[in-house]
Amino acid sequence: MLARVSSAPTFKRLPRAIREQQMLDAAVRVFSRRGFHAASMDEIADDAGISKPMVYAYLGTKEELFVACLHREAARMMEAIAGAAAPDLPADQRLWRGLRAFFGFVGAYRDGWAVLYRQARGSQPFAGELAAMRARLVEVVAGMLDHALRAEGREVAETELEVVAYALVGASESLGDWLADHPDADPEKTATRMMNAAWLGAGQLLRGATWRPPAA
Amino acid sequence: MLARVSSAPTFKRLPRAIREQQMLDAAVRVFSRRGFHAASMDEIADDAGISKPMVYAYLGTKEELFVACLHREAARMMEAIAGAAAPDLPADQRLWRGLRAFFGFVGAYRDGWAVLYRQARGSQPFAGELAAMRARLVEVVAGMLDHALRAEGREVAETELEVVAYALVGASESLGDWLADHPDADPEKTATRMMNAAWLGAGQLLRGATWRPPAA
DNA sequence: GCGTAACCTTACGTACGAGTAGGTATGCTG
DNA sequence: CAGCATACCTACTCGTACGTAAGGTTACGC
Repeated sequence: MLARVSSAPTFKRLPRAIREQQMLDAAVRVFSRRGFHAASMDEIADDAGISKPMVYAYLGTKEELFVACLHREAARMMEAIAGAAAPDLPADQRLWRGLRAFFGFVGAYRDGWAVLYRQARGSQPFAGELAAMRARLVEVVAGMLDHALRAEGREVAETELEVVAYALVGASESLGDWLADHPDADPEKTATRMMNAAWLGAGQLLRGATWRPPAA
Repeated sequence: MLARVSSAPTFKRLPRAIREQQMLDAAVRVFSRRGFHAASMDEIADDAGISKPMVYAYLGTKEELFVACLHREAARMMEAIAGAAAPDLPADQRLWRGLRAFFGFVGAYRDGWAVLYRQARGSQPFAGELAAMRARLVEVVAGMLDHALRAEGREVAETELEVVAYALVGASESLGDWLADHPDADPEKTATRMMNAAWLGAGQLLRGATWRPPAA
């Protein structure tokens, strides 16, 4: 029986590499609009125009599939940022280009990035992956700041540097979330605003200005 | 039969109001260590030292229970912050006290706050609740900044103010996450660092200093 | 001292979704 | 054009956990 009755164009067979990408695309879409748990493998398969066992054959279990999504998106993002912020530029330019690339990425892959990212924070199995990725980012930013300060002849304790870098990355992530939630907002403008706050604030801070808590 | 054999103290019957609080306590614990979906109503009931139908009778379905948790924690947090940042203090004091209260709260209710908060971002049903709560916070912070600037005779467009406020709130949330992940970190110190970045950076920014993107 | 209401229980129905078994078609290599 | 590996399918098993039915027990008013 096996209804091959459909008048629809009997879908072509595709090589594994391509189908895998299609599946990942579908998985990102579904994970992002449903959340990890509410997403069903059936829906993902359906969305990819394929049947469920294929997904299992190529990408493995649901968790493995999610991790694969995470890795692909993370790699894309890191590539975009690293590619934009060439190390031979002056520091403010590097930070600016990096931020612009970051927000550009978030703007382009709105549902992709934002929700994957949001999802990954909650559930134990993926928190580690995310933490590693964030650590790499923090390191890069801290390197930028350090470079800039050395050029001015200043030096700052590593811990302090890292906290500031962490704050910058955190603020950017938050504005990334904000951007993903406001489809009509402009990534470029958002990047400019972030750059303002970052450069002015962190700049002052690392240059030695401090605010001290009152005695009370 | 109905094994009332346990040598444990036959648990006293308690009035509804108290049991509800115990259930909420348990729910927060379990949600925070398992995540919304992986948490089972059975485990929550067990953790509360009560049986499942009681939970349904008092707090309703799983989603309703989670929302109840969210509301209680949010209310506690807003109260802590608002109570600390009395409106008759000078602006920097208000911001400082607010931040200190915020990080103090996060530090005290580590698993409570952080994971509830992280959970709520992912799943559709709760995103709205969280957005509303954050909006209130942003409004408060924007009010503080506005107040401070008016005192100096300056005035800033409302949109701009809101974005800065959003960035501050976002950065604080991120550092809150960080704090929740580092059990040996000091809330007070974290608050000081945040205050430094916020006051110096935002202060400059709102006072008219700007960084402009290069032509290229 | 007794009923009524609120508290609390064990034990189930049921649905949904992860993962699999086993079989069919199609392109490539000789 | 044989045959083999790879792409692909339908249809199932089975565990898990939400939500509920129906009944037992303690406190409190009269």
